Amino acid sequence: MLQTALKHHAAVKHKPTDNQLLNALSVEVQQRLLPHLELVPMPLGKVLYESGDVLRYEYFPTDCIVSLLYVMENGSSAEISVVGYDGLIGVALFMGGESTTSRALVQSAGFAYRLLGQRMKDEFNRHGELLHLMLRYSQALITQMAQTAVCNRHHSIEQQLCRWLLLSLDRLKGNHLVMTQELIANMLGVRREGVTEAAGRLHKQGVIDYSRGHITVTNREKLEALSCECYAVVKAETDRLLPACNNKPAPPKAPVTN
Amino acid sequence: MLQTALKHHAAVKHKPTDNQLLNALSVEVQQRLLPHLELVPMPLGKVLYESGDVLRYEYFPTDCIVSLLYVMENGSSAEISVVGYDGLIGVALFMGGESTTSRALVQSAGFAYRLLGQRMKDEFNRHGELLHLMLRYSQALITQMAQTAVCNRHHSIEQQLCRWLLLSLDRLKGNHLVMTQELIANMLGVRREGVTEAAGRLHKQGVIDYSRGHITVTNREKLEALSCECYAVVKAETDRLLPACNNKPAPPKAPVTN
DNA sequence: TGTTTTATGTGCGCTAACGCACAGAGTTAA
DNA sequence: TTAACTCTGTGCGTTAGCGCACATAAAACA
Repeated sequence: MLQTALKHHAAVKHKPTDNQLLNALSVEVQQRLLPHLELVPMPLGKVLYESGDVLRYEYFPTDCIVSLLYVMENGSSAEISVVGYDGLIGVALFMGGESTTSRALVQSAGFAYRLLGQRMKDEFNRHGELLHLMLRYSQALITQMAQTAVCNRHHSIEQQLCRWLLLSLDRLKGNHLVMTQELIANMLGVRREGVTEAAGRLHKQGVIDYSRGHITVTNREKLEALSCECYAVVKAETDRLLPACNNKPAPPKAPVTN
Repeated sequence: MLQTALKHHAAVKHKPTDNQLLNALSVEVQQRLLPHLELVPMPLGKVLYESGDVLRYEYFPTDCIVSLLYVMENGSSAEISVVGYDGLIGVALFMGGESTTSRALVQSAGFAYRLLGQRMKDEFNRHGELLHLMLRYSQALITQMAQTAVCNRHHSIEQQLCRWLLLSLDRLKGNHLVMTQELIANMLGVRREGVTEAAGRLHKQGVIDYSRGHITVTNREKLEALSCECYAVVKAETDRLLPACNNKPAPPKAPVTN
């Protein structure tokens, strides 16, 4: 009852076009969506979804703010981005990933319209296989970016170097890399000397060999152990989103190509 | 001639399906794309595009690595993500943004297949308005994430607090915010005391007033001046990608809804 | 061959941010 | 009015990373 009263009260001052995305749609599409949009309160601290949850709704804020943040294994966190009336929460739904590695938390109370994800997907599902594959890849890329942000905030140069080596090696299918410490420093956004020191420590521990622009990983297991969680998170999410790329003929459960 | 020899040599050992995304497509779609895929060398250090460039091609690496990195005004940089045979360079093209705020740099030499962007867009352009709007929004969100990563690496707590306040206020259409320093610290991934000190300094400079969970911006201009470039970058890119959201009837040049 | 260039190693002082501890000050509830 | 709780202010020792300067070593070149 309170709920209903609330909604009624809110309804008089909220309308879907308060959200910029809904407002940007043609009247035709707006009309099609309108019956499926439901105004819901967004109280401070509400968690729209946790890392790994399968999303059910798209949320279009009218006057609330929602933070996307990544929560680390030790509990500390970092905001990855912030969404208000300018956007929506739940890109993973139409991207095809169904879930993300982040948490969505209401940071400033207000209202939002929500739309059943299936409705949004119906709009998209007529479309091509290429599109859906590209969207899933984009989500994997987004995950990598988000994790980079987290890593920059919380982890040591040595940990980041480990992550970086692993990500690079995965893309070279080997254990050898042609790359100077100077360039790595540029990539990580740190001092060259910092990379030198970290590389020296890794060498002492028997994890890598290197000399003038060449790096060889001699103990990959240990490298993974010394890396922060960021590598594993990105790897797992990428594998989840794009699993069938090596054995395409029999794509597993997740409908990658559709 | 050298070029041709190179291609010939490469052609015998490279095939489009060396790229995971191309490999994941159905044979039917692969056949359709095949005539338009061109194998090109990717020498170390080659810049595929600079921040702001209009992209012309999608690149599908077979055995090279490409870094996406953001270059700051002072010239220092941070890698945002890394792409190899697992992905493609140029999501901004099919996302609809045409350009990004990052630079794409070949970090490990090799080859890639490229595809004229228009070809990819043709595949998508039959599809709906809703789709295209969502894709553009996703690109704006990606920009925000990328900038968060850069900001975490290079800027002081005070600068980040300024950025954060501005991003939040833009979504509240006001100059007042209900938020404790503790929560802000969680968002930024820093100590609460760090936020206290930064807020104190901002107050001394007459930029903000605050008390127990309330913050009011008294001098927005100065706040913007004290913020790092990250706020302006995100704002400009968001405005570019989603410009017509307020005055929809006459959408400007950039075809937001199409 | 010797000379230049480029990559790596190391030391040193400096600073921003951290972790911790605790003191006020405002707010809520008994 | 007290008491409990929450938010903010402040101090202090520690540390990771920075900026700079310079030494050494390997590769490229003339």
